[in-house]
Amino acid sequence: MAGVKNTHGGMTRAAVAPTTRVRVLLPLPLGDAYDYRVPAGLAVDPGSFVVVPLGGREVAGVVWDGAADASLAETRLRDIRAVLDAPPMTGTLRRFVDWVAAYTLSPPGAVLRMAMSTPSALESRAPQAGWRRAAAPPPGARVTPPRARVLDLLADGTARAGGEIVRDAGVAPAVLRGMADAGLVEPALLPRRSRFAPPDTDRAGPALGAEQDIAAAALRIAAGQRAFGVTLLTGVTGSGKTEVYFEAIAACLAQGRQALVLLPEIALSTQWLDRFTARFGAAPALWHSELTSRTRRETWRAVAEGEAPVLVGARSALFLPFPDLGLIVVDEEHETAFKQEEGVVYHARDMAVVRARLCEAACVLVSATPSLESTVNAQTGRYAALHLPARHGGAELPAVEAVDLRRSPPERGRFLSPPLVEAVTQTLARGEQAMLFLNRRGYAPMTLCRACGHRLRCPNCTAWLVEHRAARRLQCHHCGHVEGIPEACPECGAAHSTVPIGPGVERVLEEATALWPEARRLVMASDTIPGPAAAAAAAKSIQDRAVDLVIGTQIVAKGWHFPHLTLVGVVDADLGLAGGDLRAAERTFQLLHQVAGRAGREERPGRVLLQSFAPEHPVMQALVAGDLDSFMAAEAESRRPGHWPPFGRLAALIVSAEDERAAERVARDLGLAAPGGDGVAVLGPAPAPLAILRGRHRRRLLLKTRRDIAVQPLLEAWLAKVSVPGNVRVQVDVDPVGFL
DNA sequence: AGCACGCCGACT
DNA sequence: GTCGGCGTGCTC
Repeated sequence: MAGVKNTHGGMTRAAVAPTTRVRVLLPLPLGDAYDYRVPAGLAVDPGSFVVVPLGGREVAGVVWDGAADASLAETRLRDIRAVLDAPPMTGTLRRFVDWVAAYTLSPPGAVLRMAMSTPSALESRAPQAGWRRAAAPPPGARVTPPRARVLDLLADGTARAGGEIVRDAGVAPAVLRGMADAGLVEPALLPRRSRFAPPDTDRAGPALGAEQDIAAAALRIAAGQRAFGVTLLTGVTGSGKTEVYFEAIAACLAQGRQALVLLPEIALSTQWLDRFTARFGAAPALWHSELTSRTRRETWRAVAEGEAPVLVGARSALFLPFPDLGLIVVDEEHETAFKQEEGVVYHARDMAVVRARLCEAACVLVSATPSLESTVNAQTGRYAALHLPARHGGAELPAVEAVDLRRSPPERGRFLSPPLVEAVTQTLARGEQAMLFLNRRGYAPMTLCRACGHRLRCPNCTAWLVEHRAARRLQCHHCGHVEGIPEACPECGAAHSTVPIGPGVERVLEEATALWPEARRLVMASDTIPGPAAAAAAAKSIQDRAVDLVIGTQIVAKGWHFPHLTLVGVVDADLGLAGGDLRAAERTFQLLHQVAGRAGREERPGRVLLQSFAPEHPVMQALVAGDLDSFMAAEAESRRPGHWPPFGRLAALIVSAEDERAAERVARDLGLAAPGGDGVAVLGPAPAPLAILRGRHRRRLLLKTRRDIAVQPLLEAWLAKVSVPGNVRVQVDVDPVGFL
């Protein structure tokens, strides 16, 4: 083609085809995809994983959809270096990345980073070499007895690793070598064995009751029809929700599609895994932050190649490269652990619904205490609803009573009231197990100087330092700051003047030790149960009745099955209700209901005592009456008139800076530029509840709109009006759940 | 996210 | 005189 003569004389340029340029999205917060030239001889499609130069380094990215930017000068383009040998990212995952980016107002590259969390998984896997029986063995090759054993082993024609052959046939390595030289065996690549055994869907699961059967049949249909739909599955603790949605998984697998189960705290879910294995005869693939890099790489790759039929994971599993996802289950869908608060701020439950829609999959949201959002969606018919009314196996729901701390106060300096002490004593005397729940780690949440009234504060946050007496130190639960317990007040210098104010689980343990010295006690808190192994060991010791009294923070609430536990005492039922949080009542109800559900799971009835200074509060009343429906209805009615979620939309802006004045200035500018109009309101700026966090001063603004108004365009226009200096950060949180 | 460039303190 | 702190800014 080069050197074609032109009638106008001279040489023209070669008749080049217009440069192939493509967009490549990189897993970096760059704002948008960059354009690259596709060199001759390289074939790429949208979804291809490629290596491209960026500045002075090479980065792996994904060929993205959409037209390249024609206005960008040709000279600025650089060549794609290589195409990686990994299954291309599917169109649905690419659309999901774009969708999440647009919804959360994050750069698409920041979202892509979550979908490329394991870069090493993109490297091509060098297939392992091994040996197989030669297709055409030379006639006359000697077959000695050891050689015969090797040939026997390879009789089925598949290749095996050399080491394995030597071991299983019981021959010396030299035998195999000799057979290779003689042409009896030939080198071959090993078939890749999947790490994940296929679940056996035909295996009989535990017998379900009539109601479970009906719900299971409905879910089997939903998960077996290759169409998007959301089902909210509700039912009290112990009503068999897990076994029911296992049937949805079976139906999904029968279609040859993959299933994803999201759990709020995968590290603490050993009991869940046992149930799964009991139903399907195989363990699912796991995904959480504590995987080793090798397991991570293998799991990511297995998912991408469709070799992991079922994966259970934390919220980040939502961004795994399933080629054909047919079902997403979000268990404990009301849990706030599904909300990611850092980096890309998203709610895994809501994004699960989106991903399911994009891949035409079924989505099942599961909870004993569903969020108001999901409840309303079920009532309006956006979601199908399935309810399991009874405890499976005939166990009764626990009887819940409130203890009015104004009428029955604990002794001075104590935290357990006489009725609760009496109930624990009786329970232990019957040889049954009791649990004391207090959602507060450490010994005391605050330390005060008796001499001058000084309170020990975190130097980096607006928070008290929490005494951890066992560890002999003071800790900030927000930034990790740790210091020793001072001998003298740091303010007035008075010696031995500090006193602990209020209880934490350690202090409840101290009281319990004095009250029930004979009882075998176990404290369960995130600092005493550091990982899955410790959680499994704790659960086992409770199940095996090696423990009489469990004292724990919210980790005891999480889905455990403790068959011999009959009494739950909630030390401070009012704890979550303080503060102006929109969802304080809902969350307190959910947590306490879940804790209460630990009691009386088998033949003996359970009893729950709630210590409260406000037993008349609707949350306590609803727990005592066991009336979730009216409580949720009342919650809904309290939010509807003000257009609070789920009847309106919220977005929060958190302005933070080390320099308080800089944060204040940006917050004020944002307040002045606030959008307005019909159905749009901006609250703030105000100091965030944690006004200083990790040494940064924080201001908060809240955008509230009617439900039919999209907040993203408003936010974009708003943020564009205000210039933000480099030392100030403005974090956008669409649909905030916490109010920190 | 990296990695550059760029402007002010304590050292061979 | 340099080595080096990490503050802005760019990467197709």
